[in-house]
Amino acid sequence: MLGDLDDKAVPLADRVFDTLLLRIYAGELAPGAVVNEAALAEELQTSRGPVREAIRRLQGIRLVTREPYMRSRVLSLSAEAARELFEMRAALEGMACRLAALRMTDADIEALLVALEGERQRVESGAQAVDAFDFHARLVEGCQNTMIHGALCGDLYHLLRMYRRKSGAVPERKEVAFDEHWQIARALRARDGELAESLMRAHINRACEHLFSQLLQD
Amino acid sequence: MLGDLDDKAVPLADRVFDTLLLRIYAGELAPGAVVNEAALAEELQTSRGPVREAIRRLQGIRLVTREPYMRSRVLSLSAEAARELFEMRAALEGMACRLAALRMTDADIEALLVALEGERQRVESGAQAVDAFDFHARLVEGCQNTMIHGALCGDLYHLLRMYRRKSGAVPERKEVAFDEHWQIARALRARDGELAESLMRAHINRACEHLFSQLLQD
DNA sequence: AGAGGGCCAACTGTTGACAGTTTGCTTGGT
DNA sequence: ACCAAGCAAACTGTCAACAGTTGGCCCTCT
Repeated sequence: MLGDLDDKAVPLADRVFDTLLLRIYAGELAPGAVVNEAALAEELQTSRGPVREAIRRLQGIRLVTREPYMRSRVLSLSAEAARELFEMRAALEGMACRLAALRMTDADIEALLVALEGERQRVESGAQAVDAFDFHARLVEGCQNTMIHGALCGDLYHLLRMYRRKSGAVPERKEVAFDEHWQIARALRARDGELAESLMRAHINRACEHLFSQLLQD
Repeated sequence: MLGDLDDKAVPLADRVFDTLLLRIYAGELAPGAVVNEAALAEELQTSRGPVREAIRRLQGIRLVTREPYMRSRVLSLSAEAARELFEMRAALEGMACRLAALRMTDADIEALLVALEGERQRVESGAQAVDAFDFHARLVEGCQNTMIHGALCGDLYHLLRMYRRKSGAVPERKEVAFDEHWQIARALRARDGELAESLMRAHINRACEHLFSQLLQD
């Protein structure tokens, strides 16, 4: 636990933060569960200081709720919050897409297309997902806006991941998603920011609806 | 200092956080200035714990930069960061506008129009700005997305405010801004989310350009 | 038996001391 | 005079004990 190697110059608080993040992802700290400073400190063999700091950072990214003197709890997921999350993601990733169409270099766009083609072959050959290639991440980097990048790959990503976990794997959407990615990439190559943005929004909306159909099955 | 009333059940860390925020706004903690835990603790007559926590929260909202074991500094403002900030704001507030056009009640929209009319009369009669009425805040609430609301009225608002301070007051844009607000309100009444979004984006872009023209004058 | 109030345990907030790291200054060499 | 290595002061990270608050349990009263 807690990344056993005794790396120095890496504050304990940071390692505790990573540990708790992983536990939330893994479901060990399930949504709604109370987060107890003292208990975690003893379990991770550290004092309450670093644990407290890690919890506060989790509260900062909205993965944990807090009120003074009250027990903190892991965020419990609701359909309403999911709707809000996807709306915000559509806004930011749509804009990122629009900007990327203006700012990515020709070489970057070509590389993206090549990677997409490789992905297609992998999907068709039935090999399982290789998440090393992440279309969305590449695109968000291409927009050259570190603020939007930070929001999408930081806070929003963590939240999204909790919902993904709740709804389980979503393999059957792979081919559909691929087509949509391909359309977006073509809009990028055409330098059509307007089109790229609306395609990305539609893509995210469909992903949202798909997630909801999964959630409502329980 | 530090909100002298001895309110109980209000953690010291929270009060220190507010104090530091005010000092950053007031320019006492200028951009680029180092933030010293021990010095602040002594000055605010508390221990380093709460000060440390407050600084970490400021780091969470990107108002203070940090690296382990290195001195924290108040964010220094750059034109590049301003561009990113306005791009992100355009994305979120544009989306908020689109959603508000769909979700605000007729009564809310009417109230907004009435408030705008009052604002117009105040502007025409030469009275100084009464910020009690904030068009943008009302609109963002109208979108009924607490996540977008939180981002715009939280993190982004704090950052924006630092730039406003740097460029000083911007009185001469008041009338222009009013016209643009009026156009947006009409799009809301027509329930035209598409139009409302693009008008809001244009509005924000103009505000951004105006800010840049001020910044480049130094 | 049910409702209300007061006590106790558990937890969060705060503190001051101690340990590890960085940074700027000093000192010696070239 | 300039540069580099090393030293010391200042600062950040960590810890364990103490103080204040909340929530649940039990007891009492109706």
